[in-house]
Amino acid sequence: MLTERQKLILNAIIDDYVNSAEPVGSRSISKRSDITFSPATIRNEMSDIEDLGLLEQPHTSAGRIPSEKGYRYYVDHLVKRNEISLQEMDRVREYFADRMLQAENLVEEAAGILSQLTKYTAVALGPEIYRTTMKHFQIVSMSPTTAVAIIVTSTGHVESKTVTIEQGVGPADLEKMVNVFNARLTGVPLHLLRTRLYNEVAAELTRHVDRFEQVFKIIEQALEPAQSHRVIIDGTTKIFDQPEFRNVDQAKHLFELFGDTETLLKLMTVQETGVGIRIGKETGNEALSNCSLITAAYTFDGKPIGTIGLIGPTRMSYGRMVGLLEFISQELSRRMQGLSGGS
Amino acid sequence: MLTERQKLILNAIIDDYVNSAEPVGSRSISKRSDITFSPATIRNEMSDIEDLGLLEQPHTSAGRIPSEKGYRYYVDHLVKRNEISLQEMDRVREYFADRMLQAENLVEEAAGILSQLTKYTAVALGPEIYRTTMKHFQIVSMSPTTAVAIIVTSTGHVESKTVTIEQGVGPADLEKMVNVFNARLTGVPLHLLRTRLYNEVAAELTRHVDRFEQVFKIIEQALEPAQSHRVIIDGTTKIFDQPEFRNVDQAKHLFELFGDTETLLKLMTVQETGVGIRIGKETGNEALSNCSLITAAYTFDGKPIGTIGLIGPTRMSYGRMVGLLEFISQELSRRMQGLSGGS
DNA sequence: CGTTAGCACTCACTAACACCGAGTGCTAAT
DNA sequence: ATTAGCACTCGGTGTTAGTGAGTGCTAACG
Repeated sequence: MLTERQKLILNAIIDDYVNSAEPVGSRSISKRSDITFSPATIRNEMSDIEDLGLLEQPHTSAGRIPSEKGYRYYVDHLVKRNEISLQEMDRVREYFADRMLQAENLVEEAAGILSQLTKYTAVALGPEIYRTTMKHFQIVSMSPTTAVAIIVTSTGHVESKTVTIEQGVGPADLEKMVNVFNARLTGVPLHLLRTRLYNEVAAELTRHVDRFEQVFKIIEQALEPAQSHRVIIDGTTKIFDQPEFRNVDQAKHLFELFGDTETLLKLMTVQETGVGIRIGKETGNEALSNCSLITAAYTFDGKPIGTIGLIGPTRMSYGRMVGLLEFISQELSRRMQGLSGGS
Repeated sequence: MLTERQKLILNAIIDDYVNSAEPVGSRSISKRSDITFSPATIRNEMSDIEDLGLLEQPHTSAGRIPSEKGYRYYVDHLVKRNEISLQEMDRVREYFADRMLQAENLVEEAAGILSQLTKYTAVALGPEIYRTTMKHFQIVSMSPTTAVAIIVTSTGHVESKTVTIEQGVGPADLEKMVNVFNARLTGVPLHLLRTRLYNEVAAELTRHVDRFEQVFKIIEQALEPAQSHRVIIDGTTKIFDQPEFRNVDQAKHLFELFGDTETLLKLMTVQETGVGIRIGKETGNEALSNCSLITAAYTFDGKPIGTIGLIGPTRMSYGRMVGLLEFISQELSRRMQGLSGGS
């Protein structure tokens, strides 16, 4: 446990370092208005805080920088959130209000404004498909052996997949299948489609359709993409402005991550509904070793349906970021609700 | 006009420089097996070639590097294309054969293999929508005031757009509109949809639908995305491996370009059907000042329907790249044809 | 006894300098 | 016309000394 004075000093060091990106010395801390004691005292305290693992020294005769553990302590005990200004809140609201948005774009726009306001990279997961429902199913045949299957979701998202049709399945079979599918499964959450299909609709389908197995295979194919999230990313090039990423190799690793939707998806998939902060190694990803990941879920009908978040250097202004992300995710949820005419 | 010997020397310098990325000196040229004369002679010749603007000297006591004009001369007069190996041809064919591909993915995969084989960034324009036809039109209503309009194209591409529906337009109107649209405009090239709609279908629509103007507005909205190309980009992070882009600021500009589909679209839209090479400033884009852009159109029924290309440093192996791109674009055209059951 | 002033010490960073070597341009010999 | 020889250029590297921000320790102080 830190003493009050140690907390004050740690707070001051992080505050300084976040702005300057330079190791912080005892003298510059002592000049702050909220610090009343001398550099020597600060040095002693800094040494103690370093022993606790919250600070690091790049080399003997340099100032201190916060360690990942230090940031963690700061985030858990010291940060005052909601430093978000009224102007920024207005800007976000205006941004959203400015355009007639469809649910799909809404998340993109949210990522856009988030990245603009923070100067960091914004990542978002589209409305989680497992929690949205099927609105319409359609098959458009392209050739005797191929067709395009289309699923429209309750959020206005359209998923399409080219499917192959086995021999012997005719247009009549397809039409019946589509009819039954629409009649019985509209409004069913996407992730339940497959089970519901087997349990409730299979019987009826067999009655109407000759080649049930083949038709079923087509549906299986069609459902495939519907299960994938949509990963949105914005402001990727902003990381080049951060001094810690002037090193090309580090930047390269980050950009490889930015292009890897698979991994981003895993990183962004979070259970908790509040704002979550992962610092450096806590992200579990090598490429993010000098980065922090802040995420927030957005909701629909009170249930989380997607995630929006930020990737920035560990040296970031957590208070502001958390406040901003909290606000934007709330605003996003609200707009989402408004759009889809939810309860 | 260059003498034969000057051509030989220019060719040698470019060959060397492409591999080493270092200014090439007279001595290293003289060591090549195809060069029979002494460094001093080479120096004299180099000086002459420099006067013609085909070579540059980073500083007085350094070797020569090719200028953009030098590369242009090389490409126009010296390069021997089709250095592509049989193994590579096989690899491309295997890659394509390995998967059951739909038209949409085909181009993506082509960009993927191109980037893999070249270690440069591959860019492609999806099957050009102006040259593909409408296969199916559909409207799925989401709420009283919104709906999702879906257009399936002859290449299996699905475009969707959320449209707003003005008051007074009912489901019956929409259904009639969709029916007329499908009945009369299936098979029409996308870029002609709007005109054909006005000229041929408008009359019939007015007869069936009460609120023609409103319905028309919906169609206008729906056609919007159908006119946009799909820009595919792959291997973006590969540029970090090129020594000329170890400089973060240059890399930043390039990445900004990579994210700007608008500009990429313009860059990639080319008329000629063969392989086109633009070197440095010839691209007309600031961010590509040290880059070359090589493009090739791919065809369907003999007509160009899209473009595939490469972005790499001006210092690239043009012979190989041209051969490879020629081959891949041909292969892509062939597969495209095979898939869609074209003539 | 906690706090602080004083001081020796550390170490990254920078400038100045010499040196090396790859490469040129010129001249004179072949 | 070609080439060997040579003085010269200049970026890159390694050395050295100086600077300054910062530390840790010790001793004095209230």
